[in-house]
Amino acid sequence: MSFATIAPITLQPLPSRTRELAVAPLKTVCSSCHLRDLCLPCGLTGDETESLDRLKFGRRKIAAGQTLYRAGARFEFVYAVRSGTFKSSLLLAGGREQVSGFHMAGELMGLDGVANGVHASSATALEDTEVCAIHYGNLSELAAQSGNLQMVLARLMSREIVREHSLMMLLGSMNAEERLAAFLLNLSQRLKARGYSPSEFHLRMSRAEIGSYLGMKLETVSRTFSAFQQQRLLDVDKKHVRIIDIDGLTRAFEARVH
Amino acid sequence: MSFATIAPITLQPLPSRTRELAVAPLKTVCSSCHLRDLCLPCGLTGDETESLDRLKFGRRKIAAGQTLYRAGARFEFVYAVRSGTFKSSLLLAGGREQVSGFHMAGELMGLDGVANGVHASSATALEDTEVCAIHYGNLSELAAQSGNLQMVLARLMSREIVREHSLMMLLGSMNAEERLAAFLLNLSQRLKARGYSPSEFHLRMSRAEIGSYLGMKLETVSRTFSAFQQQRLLDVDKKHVRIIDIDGLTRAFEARVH
DNA sequence: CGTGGCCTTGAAGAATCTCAAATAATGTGG
DNA sequence: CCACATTATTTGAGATTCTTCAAGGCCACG
Repeated sequence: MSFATIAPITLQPLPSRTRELAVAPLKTVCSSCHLRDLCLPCGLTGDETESLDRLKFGRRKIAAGQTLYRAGARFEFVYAVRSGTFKSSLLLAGGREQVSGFHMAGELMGLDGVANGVHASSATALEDTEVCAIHYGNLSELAAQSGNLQMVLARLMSREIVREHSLMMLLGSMNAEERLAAFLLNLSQRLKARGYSPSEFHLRMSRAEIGSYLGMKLETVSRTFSAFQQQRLLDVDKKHVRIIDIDGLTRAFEARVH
Repeated sequence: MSFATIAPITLQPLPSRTRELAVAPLKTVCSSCHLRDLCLPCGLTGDETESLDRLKFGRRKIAAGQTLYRAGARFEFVYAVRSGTFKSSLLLAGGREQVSGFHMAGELMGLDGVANGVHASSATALEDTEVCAIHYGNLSELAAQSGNLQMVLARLMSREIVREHSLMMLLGSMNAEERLAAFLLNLSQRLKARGYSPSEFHLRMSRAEIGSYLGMKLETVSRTFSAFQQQRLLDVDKKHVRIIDIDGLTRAFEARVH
């Protein structure tokens, strides 16, 4: 849904080798991207953003259910989501998976691979998606020349750390209702930042995936949705959610009081 | 305990302004630090490590129970633990705290402040400690000149992300015994890497702090310790732990099978 | 129109939490 | 140096939350 593609795309599984022929209007560049304020260029000056354009990102489409990269694979690219939704997950002993995050347009994936040169998690498309593949080596080379880009990169990584902090807090100290409320409010916020309705949306992930992410069983997720519906906080119908009482939901989330 | 101080130390609450007078043998430099293989210089060449020496770290002692920085305070320094143990924590609504990590010699604290220029968590000394205060602005300036240092920094941040990934996995999918086993094994490993006994050590943190970190109540931590003792996996006496059967403990941790 | 996947709901069971009390360890002030 | 206050830990018993197991409904798809 909402494939705001700017131009026809050719599949480019690896870094683009297309030398710019003529005035190719199809190139993927940051400076004219509609996501530039959410994505990598956020906080850069116009000039610096244009320097990003030199990186010539490869663009890839990933169909629903396909994986973009797997844990253990060599780390070479970070990926910026152009459209659609991804989940990140780790594989646990026993074949089960632990979902560690959901990613939407403008968000960067794969930074956990920098640590060891190997992806620490897998990324799977939850719907048909499109990403920019950014060669990390080239990116950090460019960063070495631009102090500002270096800073932006450092901030993005740090933000990831902070994000996980709050998730830990969630997992470490909240009950089922608080967890689901926090999840929905976070989703709502991010959708709003992208110009979508913050109060009515489609969940791209299954109950089991939400449960894995929030540290609860899928049945508990389902029951908690039903409970919220009975409390008239929201309407749920399968994957369709409409938040009726955002303040009430916020209170449910803040029920961290004694 | 084990304050392996190399030289007398003067308290330096803020970045050192001491110009090197004569051949001051007291300066804190990375190149001759006994922690250099665990800490920031890990992975750098000798030359690069010496370039770190130019940063002239301030050195600070923090007494047990004192905080090094608080969540919300302006972010200016990252800190390398020289000796002793810290906890990082977030303050939750209702005045309770969520412990998000424990840090020992050679580990870097404060990188979560890069995201917003403000510390996202607080750091509190669990015993008398000593740290190097590293001015982040200077550090990243230096990194801009040395591609390798830039890489090391990026790796350190990424490692933090990976660390939190596995903590999420722990919180999201393990029961009390698995959590405590994972915690003890991790501690054991880190102590070993620092030349201490991996099988016998003093816990620097309280049951409540362990519980907060692992997402369980202090009574459950205590009961789980007792359970391990009954299973003859370890001996516990208050804060003193002796691991008897590390394989058994590892199995308890891997009990993630169906 | 049948099949499989996903979701919901119920009921029983298990794990963890809460409350409570006893003990041990630690620090304080006289 | 002792009596007392305070804090940390352990353990028990009952309450609560969440999970497990099971069954049934809905929907998309072939």
